[in-house]
Amino acid sequence: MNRVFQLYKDLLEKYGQPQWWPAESPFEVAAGAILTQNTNWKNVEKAITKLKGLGLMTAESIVAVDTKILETAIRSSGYFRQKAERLKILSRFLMDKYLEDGVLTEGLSPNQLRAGLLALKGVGPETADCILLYAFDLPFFVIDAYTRRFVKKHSLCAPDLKYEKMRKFFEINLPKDARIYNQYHALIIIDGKAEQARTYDS
DNA sequence: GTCCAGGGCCTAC
DNA sequence: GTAGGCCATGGA
Repeated sequence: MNRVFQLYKDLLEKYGQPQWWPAESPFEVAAGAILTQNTNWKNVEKAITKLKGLGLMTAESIVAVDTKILETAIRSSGYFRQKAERLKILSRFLMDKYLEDGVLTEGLSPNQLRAGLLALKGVGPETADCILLYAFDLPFFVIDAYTRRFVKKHSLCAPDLKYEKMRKFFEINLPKDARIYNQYHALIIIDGKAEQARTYDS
């Protein structure tokens, strides 16, 4: 067994089944993926709570709501003007192509869906893969700041590898299984946060 | 007061 | 294709 897969099993043994992305719906995952861009998750949670309080955790409501109101609701997540626009763009995309009665559906092939997401203003590779993996349950490995730190810590590959190359690195070393990608990435975050906590203590 | 967090866009070379 | 500036809040 290769080291990448072995590390996954080690983390699973150490932390158990992870529940990293606490979202009540696929749309909430998609919205969270935008809101968390270069931002602490704590600040995102506040924004999500406000959105829910205003009944704005659906694509339809976000498309319909006044931009100023949306901006105010998500202010705590930072970059609120950009993110309000990005939420509207993403919501419109999902509504037009992937939502039936508020539930995500799969029309196109996974790669076509990924290309569609990447074509949206405000959706880069990481945001796209978060949505694909955590909202659509499709096997795309997510590369983020935590993943790169993890790679560096364990000397798995060059930590500054380009996004697509690092994604492929993980995918060729793992069974093509969304459940495994999902859990692995979640465990990487959990392990990374545990590391941070230890640093603060010392 | 400074630094940074679960990125991505735009512009200039 | 890539380096640098920009977007903005809240917590340490």
